[in-house]
Amino acid sequence: MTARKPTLHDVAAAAGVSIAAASFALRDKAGVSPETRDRVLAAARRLNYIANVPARSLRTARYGAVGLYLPPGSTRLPYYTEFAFGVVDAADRHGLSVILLPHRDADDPAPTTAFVDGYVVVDATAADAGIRAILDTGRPVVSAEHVLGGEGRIAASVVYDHDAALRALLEHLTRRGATRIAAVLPPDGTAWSRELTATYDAWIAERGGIPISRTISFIPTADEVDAAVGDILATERVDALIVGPSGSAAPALDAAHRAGRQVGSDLLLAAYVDEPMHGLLAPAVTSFDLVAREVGAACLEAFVSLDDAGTVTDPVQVMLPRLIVRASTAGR
Amino acid sequence: MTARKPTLHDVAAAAGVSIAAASFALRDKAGVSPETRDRVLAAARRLNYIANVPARSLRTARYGAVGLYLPPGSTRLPYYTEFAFGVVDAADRHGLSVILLPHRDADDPAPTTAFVDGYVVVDATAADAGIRAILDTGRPVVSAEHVLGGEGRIAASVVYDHDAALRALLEHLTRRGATRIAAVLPPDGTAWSRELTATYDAWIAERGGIPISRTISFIPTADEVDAAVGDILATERVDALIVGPSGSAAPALDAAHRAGRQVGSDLLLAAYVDEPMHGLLAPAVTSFDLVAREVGAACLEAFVSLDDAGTVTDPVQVMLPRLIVRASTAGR
DNA sequence: CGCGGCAGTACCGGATGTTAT
DNA sequence: AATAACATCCGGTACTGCCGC
Repeated sequence: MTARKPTLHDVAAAAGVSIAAASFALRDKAGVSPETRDRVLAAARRLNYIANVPARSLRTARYGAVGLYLPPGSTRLPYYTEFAFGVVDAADRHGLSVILLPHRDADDPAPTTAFVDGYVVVDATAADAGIRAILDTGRPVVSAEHVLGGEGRIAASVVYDHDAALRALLEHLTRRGATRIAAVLPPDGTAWSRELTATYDAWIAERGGIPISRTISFIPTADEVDAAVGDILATERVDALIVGPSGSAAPALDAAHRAGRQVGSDLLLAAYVDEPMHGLLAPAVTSFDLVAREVGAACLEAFVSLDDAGTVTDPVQVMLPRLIVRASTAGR
Repeated sequence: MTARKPTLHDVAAAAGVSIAAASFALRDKAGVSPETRDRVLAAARRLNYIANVPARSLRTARYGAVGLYLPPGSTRLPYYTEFAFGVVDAADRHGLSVILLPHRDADDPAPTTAFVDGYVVVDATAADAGIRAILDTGRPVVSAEHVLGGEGRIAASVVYDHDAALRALLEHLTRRGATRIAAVLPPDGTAWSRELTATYDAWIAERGGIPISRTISFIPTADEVDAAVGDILATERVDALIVGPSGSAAPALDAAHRAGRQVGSDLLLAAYVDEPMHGLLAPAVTSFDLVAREVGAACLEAFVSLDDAGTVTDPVQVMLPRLIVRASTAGR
C-alpha cells in the first residue's frame, strides 16, 4: 500500500490520453473534446488526484497563498482572531492558503516574506518595518482600514464608516434621553482615532454643544480609564459617555458606579468596540459589532478580484459597524 | 530593471562553478572545498539569491510549512492568538511558514490540507472532523494539551500541569485565610476540565473537606455564572471561590457584590484562565497566566526536533501556569 | 589505484508552445 | 480548423562518473 500520490501522469495514463490533454482537461481550458475531458475528470476522481501545488508554482510563478500580517503588540484583541478566520475561510473557498506572517524586528536580515501571491494587512501603518517590507515586495496588498503612510501603494481596502457609525450611536443616545454626551477617545496615530475624534467634535459642534472628552491609551490600564471617567463625572454634568479604546468598558462601568451613577438610567454608557465580555457585565454594555469576520472575508474577496495588473475597479469598500444595544443605554 | 529573481544558475555562473557545486555549497554539504564554498556564498549574497521554495519542494517533498489548526468556535479567546504567534515566531526562526488552516464542515469534499510537513493543533478532540482529517494524513502532529481520542497518533505534545497549578492556587487561597473553597467548573469534554475537577475534588478530600462546586458552560453566559455563583453563596458558607471557564470572572465578581460580599477580603476570588481584562476589574482578579506564547513556541520546537520517522525522545513536555496574584485574593 | 572535488545530467510534477494528425 | 502527442521549461536536488593527484 502507501501507493505514491497519483500524478498527472497517472491520470493521463488511466484516461488513455497525453499529459498535456489531461492538464488541459483538469483546468477545463479549451482544446479538449468534451468526451476526453470527462474521461480525464473521471480518472482523476477515481485516483483521488490532487494537483501538486509546488510543481504548478514552479511553472506559473503563482503560489496559491496570501500572507496575512496582523498588527504587532495588539494581537491579544479578539478582533484580530475573528478577522484572521474571515480571511482564512474566504481563502479556503477560493483554494488559497493563508500564511500567518511573523513580526520581524526593524533590522530585517531575511526578506520577511516567502512565496505568496500577495498580502492582507489590517490596522497597519508604514511606521511598522514589517509593513514597509511588505509594500516593498511590489506584490498586491489589500488592507482593512487605511494604511497610514501607505497611500497609493495599496491595491484595495476595506474600511469602516466610523463617521456614520459614531453619528448613529450619538443619535441613539440622544433618543434615549442623553443631552450631554462625553467621550473617552484613543490617542492619535490610527485612522480610526482620527475619524472618531473628528466626528465627535463635529457632531457636538453641529448642535452648538461643547465637546467633553479625554484621551487615553490605545490599550489602556484600568487606572487610566478610572482617572479619565472619574474626572469627567466629577467636573462635568454629563448624562452619557462613550468609551473608545478596547477594554475600557469594565473599568468605566466601575468608575461610574463609584461616582454614584446608575448606568443605564441616569448615565448611559456605550463602548465603541464590542467584546465578548460586554454581554457579561452588569449592566451589559452597548457597543459596535465590527463584524471582523466579514471584513476579513471582504479583504480576501477583494484580493481575488484583483486582475493581473493588481488593480481593481472599486478599490475601497466601506463596511458599517452594527450597533448592539444593551442595558447600559436603556434610558430611564 | 525588474531583473528576474536570481536562480541557482546565476549564482553558479557568477561563482564560476557548476550548479551542483553551488547547490551543495549553499546547503553546506560535504563535497566542496572551503574556497569554492565561500565563493558561492559570496556570489549568492551579492546577487541577493533566495532559494525557490516550491522548486526545492518538488524534489524533496518537504514544504517548509506547518499547518496550524485552532479550535473552531472558541477562537475569540485571546489565548489562541497569542498561541498562534508563539508558533509563528518560532517557525520563523527555523525558516518555516505557518499556514492557518480553515475549519471545514464535517462533509469533507476537499482533502482539508495542503502541502505542509506537519501540523500543530491545540485543545483538539478527535470529535472534530478537521482534527480527524489531520490525523489521517499520517503526517506528524504536535498538540498543545492532549488530544482526546487521538492517543498514540500524536508525535509530541506540550501540556499543562493543571494539577500542580490548581493545587498551588488552593494553597495560595489557604495561606490568605480561606477555609472553605468552592469551585465553578467547566463541563466534561476536555482534558483540562477533567484534570481541574479531579484535582479540586482530590485536594478537598485530602483535607477531609466537602467539595462545593457547580458546572457551567465552556463559554458561559453572564446568567449562567450569576446563577452558579449566586447559588453557591446563598446556600453554602464559603470564603473563597475559583471560577474555571474563560470569561466568568466579571460576572462572578458582580454576583458576589450583589450577594453583599467584599471580594478580596471576606470572599477571595480567583479565575483559572487569565485574561487581559482581569487587571481592569475592581478588584483586579487573580488568575493563571497560561503563557500561551511560550506554549506555542514549544510546540513548534517539538515539531522541528522530530526525526524523519516522526518520533522524538521526549514526546510530552509539561508547562506550569504562572499564578498572577491580584487584589481579589488579598485576604483580610 | 583510491579518493576528494566538481561537472554533467536525470529527475521531481505540472504548464505551455510547437508540431503532427 | 479542431485535437492530441511531443518537447521544453520552471528551479532545485541528488546520483553518476570523470578528472587529476
